Amino acid sequence: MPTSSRFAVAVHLLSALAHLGGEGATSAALAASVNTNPVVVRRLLGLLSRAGFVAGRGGRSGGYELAREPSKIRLDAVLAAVEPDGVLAMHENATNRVCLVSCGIKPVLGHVFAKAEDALRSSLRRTTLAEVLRRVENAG
Amino acid sequence: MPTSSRFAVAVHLLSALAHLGGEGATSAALAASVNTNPVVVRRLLGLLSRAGFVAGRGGRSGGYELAREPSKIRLDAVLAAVEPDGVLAMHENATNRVCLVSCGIKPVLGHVFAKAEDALRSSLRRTTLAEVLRRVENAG
DNA sequence: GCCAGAGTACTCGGATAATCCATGTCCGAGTGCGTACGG
DNA sequence: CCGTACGCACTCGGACATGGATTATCCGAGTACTCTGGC
Repeated sequence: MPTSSRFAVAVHLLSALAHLGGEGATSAALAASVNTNPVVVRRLLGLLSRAGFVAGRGGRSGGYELAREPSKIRLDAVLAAVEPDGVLAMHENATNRVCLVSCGIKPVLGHVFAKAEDALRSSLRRTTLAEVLRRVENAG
Repeated sequence: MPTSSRFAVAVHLLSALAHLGGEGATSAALAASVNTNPVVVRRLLGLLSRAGFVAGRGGRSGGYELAREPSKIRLDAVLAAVEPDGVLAMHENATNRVCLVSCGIKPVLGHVFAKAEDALRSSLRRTTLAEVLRRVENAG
C-alpha cells in the first residue's frame, strides 16, 4: 500500500500491554488507546498471539496480556509477525518471455530486496519493547 | 497497505528503459513487459519523471527514455520517488489523552522508524540501476 | 524535383467508472464469576 | 458454614456488509510523420 500502519499500531498495542504489566487489557480498552476499532486490535493481536508475544483469553475476565518479557521482544520480530511478506513486495505478474528484463529481473530484485530488508530488520532488532516503553514513560 | 509492489515495478521499468538504451519505449510496450496496464506504467513514470529520472514525450514517435545515466540512478532515490511517505507509516489516529502510551508513543516510534528507514535507504543506496541491469543481462 | 502546408496517426496526461482490499458491524463459541441451593 | 451446580455476563474468533484506494477505461492536448498541392 502504499504504506501500512499495522506495524505502528502493533508496537503501540504491545507498549500499552507492557505498560499495564500483568493486568492485561481487553480489545475494547486497547482500541480506545489507539482510537480505532476493537476488531483491528483483535486482528493484530491474533497475529501477535500466533507469534507467541501475547496471550488472548476469552471469558468473562478475559483479555490480552504479554506472554514474554518486554526485554525479550525485539521490534524486528514484531514487524515479521504483522507483515509476514516484508515491506518490499515483488510484483507477481507473469513474466513476459519475450522481454529479457522481464525474465531476469525477479531474482535480481529479490536479492536487492533481501539485503535491504535485512538492513531494516537489523536496525529494528536493536530496539526492544522494553526500550520503547522506557522512552515513552520518561518522555511522558 | 500491506505491502506495495510499486517499487518493484518502478525498478523493472527503469531496467527495461536502461536495457533499451537511447531508443526509448512507449507505455504500452513497457506494460507488456511488466504484464500490467499502460496506465500503471504512465503513473509510475510520471512520478519518476518529476524526480528527473525519465523523460516522457507525447506525439507520434513519443515514449519514455532515461534522462540520466543508469550508473547515476540509485535505488533509494527510486524508492523515495514512488513511495514518498516511506515504508513504515505512523498511525494518524487521534491521541487518547487518558492513556500515557497513546500520548507518548508517536515521537518514540518516529525516531525508531527514522533509523530503520535510514538503514533501508543506505542499503538501497549501494545499488545503482546500472548494477541491476548488469546482473539481469548476465543472468539472462 | 523541392518546398510548404494541412491532415493524420500515434503518444502522453488527466478525469471518470469499476474492482479489490481493508475496515467496520454482527453473531457464535467459550470461559470465568456470581448466585442460589443443598448438605 | 461450606461445597456444588447452574445461570449469566463478558470475552475472543470468525463470517458477512461497507468504504476508500488502487486499478482499468475513456477522452482531450500535443507532436512528428506523411501525403498532397504548388512552385
